[in-house]
Amino acid sequence: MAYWLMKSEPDEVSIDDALAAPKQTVPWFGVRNYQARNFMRDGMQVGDGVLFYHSSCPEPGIAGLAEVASTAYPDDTQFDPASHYYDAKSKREEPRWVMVDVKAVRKTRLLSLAELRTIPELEDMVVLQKGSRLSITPVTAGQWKTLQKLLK
DNA sequence: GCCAACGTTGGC
DNA sequence: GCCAACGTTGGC
Repeated sequence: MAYWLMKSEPDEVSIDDALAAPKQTVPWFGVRNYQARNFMRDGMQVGDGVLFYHSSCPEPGIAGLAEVASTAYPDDTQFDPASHYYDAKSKREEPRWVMVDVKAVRKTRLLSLAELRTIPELEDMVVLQKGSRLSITPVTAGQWKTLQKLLK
């Protein structure tokens, strides 16, 4: 059992969108960073805890709780020339990019990035490190526990 | 819109 | 394999 923080732009897919989706589940397409991909491919298991984070918006922060609902499988948007996420160098026989399904569990209060930065127990969170831009980052069991209390 | 930080590309 | 140039992310 592992824990993750996954960033989504709410204009694209918000926690509300995920909750409104069939089975409250959305495919996490569009990841085009190798480190983030490797976390999905090599690290994620069904049932892992997910912090649903809203980024590139007026108030970035954790907006909900979710869980990993599938193991990694090819992200079809990489083969679609019309897609923003198209990758001409990826081949069907050898897909470069994968995704997982993410099932929204519940919306939480917005725990903003600014507030996260004030919590001593969370100072080591990868997402809070200077220059951190990764859209998927691991969360420790201790950090998860602290966050559960804050998001009750 | 700015810009710091980081990732990727490609010439050599 | 180095590294300059360029592209992207994402908070502010």
